[in-house]
Amino acid sequence: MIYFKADYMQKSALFQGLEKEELETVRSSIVPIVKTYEKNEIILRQGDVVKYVGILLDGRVSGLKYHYDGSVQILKFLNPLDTIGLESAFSSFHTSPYMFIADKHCSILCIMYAELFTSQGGSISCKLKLLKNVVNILSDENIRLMYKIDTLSKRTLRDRILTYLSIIREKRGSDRFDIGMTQEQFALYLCVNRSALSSELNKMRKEGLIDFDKSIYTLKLRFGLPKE
Amino acid sequence: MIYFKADYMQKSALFQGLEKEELETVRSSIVPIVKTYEKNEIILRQGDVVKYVGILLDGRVSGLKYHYDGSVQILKFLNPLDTIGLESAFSSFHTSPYMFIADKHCSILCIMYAELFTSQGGSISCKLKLLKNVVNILSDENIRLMYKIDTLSKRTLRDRILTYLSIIREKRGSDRFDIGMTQEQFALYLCVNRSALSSELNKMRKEGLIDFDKSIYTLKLRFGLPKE
DNA sequence: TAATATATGTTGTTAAAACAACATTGTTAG
DNA sequence: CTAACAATGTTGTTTTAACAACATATATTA
Repeated sequence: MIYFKADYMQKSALFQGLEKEELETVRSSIVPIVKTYEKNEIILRQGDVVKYVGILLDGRVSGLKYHYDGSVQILKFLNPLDTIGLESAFSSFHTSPYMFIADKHCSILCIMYAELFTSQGGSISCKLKLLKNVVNILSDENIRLMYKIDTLSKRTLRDRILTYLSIIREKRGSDRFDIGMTQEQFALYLCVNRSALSSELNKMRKEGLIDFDKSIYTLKLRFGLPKE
Repeated sequence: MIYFKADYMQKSALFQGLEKEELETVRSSIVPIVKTYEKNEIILRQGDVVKYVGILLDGRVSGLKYHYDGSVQILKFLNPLDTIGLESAFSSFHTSPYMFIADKHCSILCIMYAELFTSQGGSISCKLKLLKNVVNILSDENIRLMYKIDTLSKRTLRDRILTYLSIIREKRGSDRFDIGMTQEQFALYLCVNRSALSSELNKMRKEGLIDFDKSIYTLKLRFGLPKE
């Protein structure tokens, strides 16, 4: 309860744009629960029925996908104020398409999503705002997924790397940025072999295309990707 | 105008659930335009600002993506009553992430999406219904994109093929289904070389894993994908 | 139905990444 | 500070798909 502070919640994509009074009404018609997770603890499993929308208050969460053959794919990272499981809550299956794992100690505010919209309480204009926020979150998610598809559609390792880094550069508006992943995680995200990634990155560094240190990368290419 | 028939429109994902009177109200507060396109005509270009939401009345549309190097990716096919450009209309950029091309002669009902929600007219409950429909459409789009990512995340051609076919089988609930693509289009979708796809498909047929004729495929594997 | 275009199949060669195995560096906790 | 672990770098071998070039089959239409 203590975590449901209006001024903080207003910063989350789910509640942004709501007036303090509206947030109060929402708060009074739901029963928010704060759950905490230790590092590496599983928050949601693939296929789990999702009845709660989560808002990450603190920590970091990875969204992973496990395949039949044991391979793993990294889909996204969540940071404070991001929502968890929204896309599942509104999908026709109501089940989680990926597994969520706590990267470090996390606290998550959980809201039964049914309460959000079926609750008589809140004004209808408040519901409208909430729904529009959901639409925006889903649109953003869509864009993120399309970026990933753009990356994976590239055949060569180098193209995948450059495509991914270009997208991040565009997002951040800077040639130097933190991708927030170790090489190992980066390899999972790109769906490539870890050691192959390492050697390609070093090759590209030698050629002066990029530079990197830990998870901080510098993209030196100026005008799009190289023509073949 | 003639195309805006309530009983037909109610079948579209955007308008489903609306009562006839509600649809009437919507219709009266918007100016729907029907545009027609010849085969191979461009409907939207990448980066175009999207002000209209389209509903495909007749024909078939491909959603493609062109890359800097000239390569093309197939993202989706649209069939009658599918919406066009909805995901762009609600994204923060309001621009189309892909190019839409008419696969054959098409007619499309275009609605300025601003009119849909800013129009004073319609009851607010009608707006709520519309927004919920948008949420559902975006959720479905999300799932489609995740399927594609699942497919592309596979390293080998065979795994990509099997992943894709398994997803379609699940969707259709049958081992035999029409994927609605030529091998050439299938290769674009899978982001692989056309002739490599052809030879892998034939290899798999010889091994009894699948069968296919034109765009109709039979998946003979029963229990998931083969363990390595 | 012949002629053309489009789609699919086949082969050999080349390029690229996976993979395994190990070396090196960096980080963390007792 | 050092042992243990985690992350990154490096090499050689094997697997796989791209690619080019051509053959065959299937549609389309004049």
